[in-house]
Amino acid sequence: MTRAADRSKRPLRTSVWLDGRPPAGDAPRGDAPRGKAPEGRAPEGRAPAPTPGGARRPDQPTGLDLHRIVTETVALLDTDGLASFSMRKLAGRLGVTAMSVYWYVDTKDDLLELALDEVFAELPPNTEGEPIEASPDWWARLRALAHGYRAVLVRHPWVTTLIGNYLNVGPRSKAFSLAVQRVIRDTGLPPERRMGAIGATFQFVYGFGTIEGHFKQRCATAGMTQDEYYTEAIGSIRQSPEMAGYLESADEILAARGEGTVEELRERDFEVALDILIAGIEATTARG
Amino acid sequence: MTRAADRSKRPLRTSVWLDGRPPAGDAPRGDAPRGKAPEGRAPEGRAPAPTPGGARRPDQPTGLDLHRIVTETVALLDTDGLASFSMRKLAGRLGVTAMSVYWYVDTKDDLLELALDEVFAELPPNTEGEPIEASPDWWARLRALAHGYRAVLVRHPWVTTLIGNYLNVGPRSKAFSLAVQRVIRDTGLPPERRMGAIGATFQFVYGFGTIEGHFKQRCATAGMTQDEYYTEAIGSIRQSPEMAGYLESADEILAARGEGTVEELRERDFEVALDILIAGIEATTARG
DNA sequence: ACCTGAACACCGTTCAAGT
DNA sequence: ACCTGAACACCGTTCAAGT
Repeated sequence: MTRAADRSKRPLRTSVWLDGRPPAGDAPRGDAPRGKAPEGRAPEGRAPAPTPGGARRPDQPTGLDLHRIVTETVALLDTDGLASFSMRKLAGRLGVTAMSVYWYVDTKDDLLELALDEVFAELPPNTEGEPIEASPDWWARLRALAHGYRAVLVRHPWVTTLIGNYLNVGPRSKAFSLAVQRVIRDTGLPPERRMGAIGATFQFVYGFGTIEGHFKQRCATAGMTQDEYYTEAIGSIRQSPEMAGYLESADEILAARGEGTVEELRERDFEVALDILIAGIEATTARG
Repeated sequence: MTRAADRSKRPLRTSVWLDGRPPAGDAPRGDAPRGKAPEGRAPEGRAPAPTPGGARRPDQPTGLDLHRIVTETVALLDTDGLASFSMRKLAGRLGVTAMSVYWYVDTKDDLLELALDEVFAELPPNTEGEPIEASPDWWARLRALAHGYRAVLVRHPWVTTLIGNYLNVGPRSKAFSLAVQRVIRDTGLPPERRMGAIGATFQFVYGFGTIEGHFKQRCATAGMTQDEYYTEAIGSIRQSPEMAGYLESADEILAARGEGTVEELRERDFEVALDILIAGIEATTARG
């Protein structure tokens, strides 16, 4: 019998988080290996209170841990990608049977959702020592949040794929959302336009980070630098007859972007886009 | 022996399109069932010229077709989603064995890439009777392109997932890219800022369409309307103790958006975002 | 409370064989 | 030229059982 409380009576599960799961100790330290919360449905079915106080029991055979599982999941996703991630592979890395993991997690999807939120801890509002709230200029804070978000997406290319599938509402992604809402409020935009502004800015970053992250990963698995891959790809396109006329138009833009590595060019494009967004918010605020 | 020309000598395959595949007759009509091109590598290995002229041979046992395969793939992806799509299921729908499909297609990934480009035919520059080029105002055309792109992403939620994984360069997505480049050129932005502007606009639409499409799909599989699902989800969040303070801040924005269904609200947000982007492009142009 | 092993119902893809 | 069937090496997950 697994811990899978009552999977049958769960017709509409939108997220691990909306089903009574505790925020995993609020910090990803190696605390109590407590598995999942009793689903908060019927307190009568509760077990004898597992390890009161939440202290780590040292006499455990495998030393398995929700936190250890999530951490290893993130590591595996980073190196091998989402497509090749499997419960069996993960279990192998953890030195246990595939089914051991299922004691701590209901499904693979739930585990991925946990990994997703874990990674949001790297974002500006959560990182220590960087009080971006300190800056009085909203545009400086907006830029900081955008750069932080982008960095996460690029570091973990699987994140964008997952965000689309689980509309994430874990504790850490929540913190980020709140920081975003505060910045947008400080722009002076009237409330009815704030949602649109949030979308324009962070959906852009999401899209940008998606392309960038997947490109980076592709280069890595091909064993090439980004510049090598880029020139190789351009070469391929140039040889294919159907693609004539495409580069003809694109070349103009590419040439105008001037000197620099692929990464430098992309950096500039990102800044330009942020300039446009900030200018647009300013213009729309003044107008309203 | 399958048609898989020389899969072993293909270490860096970025795309079906960059490997000599013909544009499938340029239009997805039921033309010659020709499978894949001979990979354009060594013309000596060519078969006796398959059905000269490209006319459809009526004596075929199953009537299988690259076009029929791609069309059915799109249909299946639309109804069941990317996660549950399988070659075996597809074959079943087509009334053939799983392996029959592999005569026309090298891998599942290649097939998905073909489906991806197929769907770009629904976009403005390809659709007939809508000469968006006619409008002299760049912002009107930009809005049209943005709306068209968004519509595709919402109609086919699997598209955003795939675009991230295969940086798509099929003939139809190429047509869309060209239309985008033309609009941005007409904004009067200096060339070195155009790439940033393209990103700001269409990465935003990509992100927006991703969330919207997946949300719609989620509602559909749950058998609820978008409004039902929305209020249900809000209710779940409100009950969870960790989420207090989240809605507190979000409520302000939600309330300010005023009356309307979820879809109407989203529509307004999208327009506001486009307003911001267009205003930003204008401001940046004037400034430069 | 935590972990295992065997089993089920799936995958994508290869290969040899049919017509 | 086109299609099949069996087989291989995988999946996620259930279930009954161990300690």
